[in-house]
Amino acid sequence: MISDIQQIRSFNREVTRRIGVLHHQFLGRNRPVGESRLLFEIGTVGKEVRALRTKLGLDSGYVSRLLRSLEKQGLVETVAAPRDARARVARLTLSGLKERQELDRRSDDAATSLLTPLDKNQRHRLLAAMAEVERLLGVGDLKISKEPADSPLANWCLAQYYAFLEDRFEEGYDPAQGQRTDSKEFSPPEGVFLVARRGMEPVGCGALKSAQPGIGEIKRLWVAKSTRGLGLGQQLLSALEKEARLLGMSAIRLDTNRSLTEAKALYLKNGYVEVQRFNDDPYPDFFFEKTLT
Amino acid sequence: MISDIQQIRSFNREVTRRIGVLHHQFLGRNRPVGESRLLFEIGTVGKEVRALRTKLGLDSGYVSRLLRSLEKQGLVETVAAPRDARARVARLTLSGLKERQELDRRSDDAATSLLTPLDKNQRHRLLAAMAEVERLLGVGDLKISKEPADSPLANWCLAQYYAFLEDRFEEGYDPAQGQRTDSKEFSPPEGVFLVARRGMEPVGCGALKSAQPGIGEIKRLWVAKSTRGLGLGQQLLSALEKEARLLGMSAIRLDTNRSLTEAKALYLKNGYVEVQRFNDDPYPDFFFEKTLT
DNA sequence: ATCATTATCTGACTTTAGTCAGATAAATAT
DNA sequence: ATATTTATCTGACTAAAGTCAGATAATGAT
Repeated sequence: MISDIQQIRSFNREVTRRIGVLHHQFLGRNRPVGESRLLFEIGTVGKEVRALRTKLGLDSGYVSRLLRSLEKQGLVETVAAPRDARARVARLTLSGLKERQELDRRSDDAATSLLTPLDKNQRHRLLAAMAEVERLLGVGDLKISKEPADSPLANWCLAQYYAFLEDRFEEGYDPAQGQRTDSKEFSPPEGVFLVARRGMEPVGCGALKSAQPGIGEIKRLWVAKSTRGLGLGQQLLSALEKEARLLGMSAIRLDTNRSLTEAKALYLKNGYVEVQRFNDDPYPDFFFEKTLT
Repeated sequence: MISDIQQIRSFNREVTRRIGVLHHQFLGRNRPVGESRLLFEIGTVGKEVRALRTKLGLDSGYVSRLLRSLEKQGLVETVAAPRDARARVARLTLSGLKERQELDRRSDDAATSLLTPLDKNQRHRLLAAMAEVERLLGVGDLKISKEPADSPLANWCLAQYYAFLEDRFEEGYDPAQGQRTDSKEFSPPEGVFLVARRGMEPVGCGALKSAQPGIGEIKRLWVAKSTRGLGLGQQLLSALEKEARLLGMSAIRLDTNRSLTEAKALYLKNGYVEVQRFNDDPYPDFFFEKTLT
């Protein structure tokens, strides 16, 4: 029987080898990898040089030299950044865009070539397994942190949350119909707003407010589709309960819609018990409460 | 909805990036990658330089130089090959072995570090998904070819096949008890022996012999555990039927044990129909025949 | 106005990863 | 015995990838 560690090492070896070969075959035509990476990273609308540097993790001098080389090839032009004339923005020229498109096309071809030997069922299995590996490898850098409840990040998460509800609720969802909450209620010292990130990307959120003295209420618990099944909902819930304890709350209540079966299961698993309806919000069907110990 | 190609590209990007970082953190301490690869490939018992060259796909001069560098560091020594004084064998010295062990340990640590953020269930899912990806990516280089039925390769496959039967049959399996077949029967012009490989590694086999004039018999159909679920059994069966047609056979018969449910399903799916027992071999429970068109 | 900081660029350098054309010596074929 | 082939090595070369120490110019802080 192959051990867990052997399985991982074998995966690492085989998969990187295979993808490396693929990359070489399809992309490694004539341009050094550094230049191709840069061409890609600049994107269709251009990007500041400092952004390129941090994103690719390269030395400033090195990036500069790569840009000069791409400029000489007529693929890139750099102009001063609009607000800060020290910084520069690199943009693709017309032929740079064409070149990037070509790289993009080849990258697609490389991806396609992995599917061609497979039948329909096998393709489906491969894609599912790839998604699973990618998701699970991402668990390591899930981080939960407090954010100002009125920050662009928090608002972005809320927009995702509302879109999700709109999609999931049989009756649709209109934020204006729901119970209105001022972002101040989710701010210290009354409450808190947590955002979960994978790397830089926000993938979940949750908010705590004070419902009555000593009783907290959890709202806006959202987990991005790409991150479901990784226990992030549980992590957020635990983190919110911890915050509630720190705020001296002795109980937490929350409500949920009948369509959100995973959420209901999560609450039950965490010792929440069903109670009488405690608001007249039209969306929730179930009301829960838990005493914090 | 993320497209298939986007999913694959995202997988390629994320997984290679992540494994690359890991590799760098754990292994990329102070030695160039080329030297580490060589250190690894030499193995604990030493290896001929030409083998190193072909295995790693490197230029002869380059390998030579890498070996000199490792020699200077006291990690490797080269001696003339026992039978051919032109060739040389590279062997690890004591400190070379230690160094390799250290690399091995770090590689294990790197693998382990992927598992640590996961709970038991997630670990299981990650490992399963990795195995699935690895297997399915390997489908592309499955190759079936004729082999001499008495070659070491064929015998290796047969040994695997017998071990599999021993493991699978309720009553165990002893090759000496089964119907005896001379390897000549599986050789042209009477029959054929096919071996399936993934890359270099043999992962399946199947044999065809002449049972009666114009009637072929398929024996020794084996698919390695690591390759099951990829349709290799089907490929081997189709290839054997094709060979039978080329040999002018008008029908094929075969037998199988009740424990080999996948095999039975495969035969039924391919139009084989159950017939009367046609031998007194103690192992088979079912007997099939198919008319070739 | 002055000073420190930030963003980029340039020149000079290094290491890594190779390639290629012989040179050398042993083995094999004739 | 001689010629050819094979396996390795050495010297001379190149390209890619990156590092580091200033130089320069714009910005922000005091």
